[in-house]
Amino acid sequence: MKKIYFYNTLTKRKEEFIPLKDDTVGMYVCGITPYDSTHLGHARCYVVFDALRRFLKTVYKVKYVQNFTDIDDKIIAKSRSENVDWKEVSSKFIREYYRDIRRLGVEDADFAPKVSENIPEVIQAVAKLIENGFAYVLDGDVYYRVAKFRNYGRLSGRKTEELLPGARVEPDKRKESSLDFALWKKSVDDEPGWKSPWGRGRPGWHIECSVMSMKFIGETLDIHGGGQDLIFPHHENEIAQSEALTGKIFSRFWLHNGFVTVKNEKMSKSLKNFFRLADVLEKFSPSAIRFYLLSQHYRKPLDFSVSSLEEAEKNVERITRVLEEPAGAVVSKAEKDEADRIYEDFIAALCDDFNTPVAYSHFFSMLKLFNRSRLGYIKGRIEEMDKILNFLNLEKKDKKSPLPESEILRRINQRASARKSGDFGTADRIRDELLKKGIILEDTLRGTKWRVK
RNA sequence: GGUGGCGUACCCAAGUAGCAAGGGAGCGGUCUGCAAAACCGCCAUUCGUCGGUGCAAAUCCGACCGCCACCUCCA
Repeated sequence: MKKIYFYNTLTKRKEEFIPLKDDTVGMYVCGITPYDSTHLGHARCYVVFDALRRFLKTVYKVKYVQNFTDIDDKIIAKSRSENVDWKEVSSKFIREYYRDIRRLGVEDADFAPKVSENIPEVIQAVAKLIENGFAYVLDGDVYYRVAKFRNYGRLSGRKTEELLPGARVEPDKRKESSLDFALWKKSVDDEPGWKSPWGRGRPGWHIECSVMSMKFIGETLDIHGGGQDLIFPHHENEIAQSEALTGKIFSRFWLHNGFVTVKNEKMSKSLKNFFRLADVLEKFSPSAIRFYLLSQHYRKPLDFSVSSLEEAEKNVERITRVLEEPAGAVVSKAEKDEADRIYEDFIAALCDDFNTPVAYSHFFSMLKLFNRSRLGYIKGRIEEMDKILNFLNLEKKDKKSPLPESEILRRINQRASARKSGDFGTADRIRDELLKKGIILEDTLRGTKWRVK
């Protein structure tokens, strides 16, 4: 078995990955806050970690947890502006998330907990942090005492002294330090809230991930993943909370994916340059979108453009077309060896910090090998690769034929007769006519095939 | 201002010391009546610029130029 290496944000280098518990990987990925539509940036994160999960599954069992932060200030704000219950807001966007992300071949998490359904556990954790001196109550709010946690800033490479003066947010004068963050927020008026020892309130932003990952996986995770924008403060704060609670390492590996960018700028609300996944799905096939999202190394930025999606669409079409060819059963040792070698290279690329671009290059080598030999064994190897990449079996571009099939077949028959009698002028005219209407004809050994342009 | 990252062919993109993967586009060939598809071949003496270290650098060091991200909600 090949050794697996991942770049660990915590140590800032590649490290060999071995799960804590012999054969099972505990993996937690920060899910969405369902206050708005899923966009391409989210899609990248979840497709990347889905592929990673599938890759790990070739060697280990994987317990994959991805949460929904379904109570939060942005959700409250949305519920006010839309004049609906906060629960309606979050459930609507959770539904949308599943509807769209599943089309990209993302398997549901083993556990997909919602904060609102884990309030007792949150309260318990907050109470314990107060008890051991890592948190303090301030008029219904509870804050984490950052100064008490020695390793604060290790993940994001920041020092607390540097963070203090640079804080651009208006400091809350009541807090002991501007770095202290809310574990529990007091709810006033009609804000949603739950009864707690500190009064009616709701969880602060970071506590849910600490609580739910530990509940479903355990005190120490093998892998914690998410977008690079979560490194600070979200993941830094998760570490502070969790390790203050357990005294154990919270996550052994921290994996962060790069942003989806538009003209090299991060996709974000304020720049109004974000693309809803649902909208992208209108224009491009799920298969091509997934192919595209995995085409770049996960830690690098991925620039979104129409032409890059079009290229992906073209690639997926070509791959599909090639794999539709019938495959023979007899395989020589030389061919089998070559296919096995390419497959090993493919896996080796993924073992090296999940290098999907290099894995793709081996995928194409295998495709070429299949095209030369047309062997079922090699096709099987390709399908095995796709157990990880998982774009082959997704919906392809829906190409509606501009003409009824019977009409196309009638013209093909006419052309066949013309060709038989050597009337190539007529044959070519028929082919050109169909091409103008968007039908491509291809003469093969097994007769004439047609497809939509 | 602090911290981190990036700059490789027409485009996308691997590679972090030993003669520059892969995909798209383009060009030539094979096949075909001709095409298409597929296959074969070609396509960066060069890796932002300038210096330095090394037998050897896209890869290490230094300076400079350009771009981006985080430090504030964010996948």
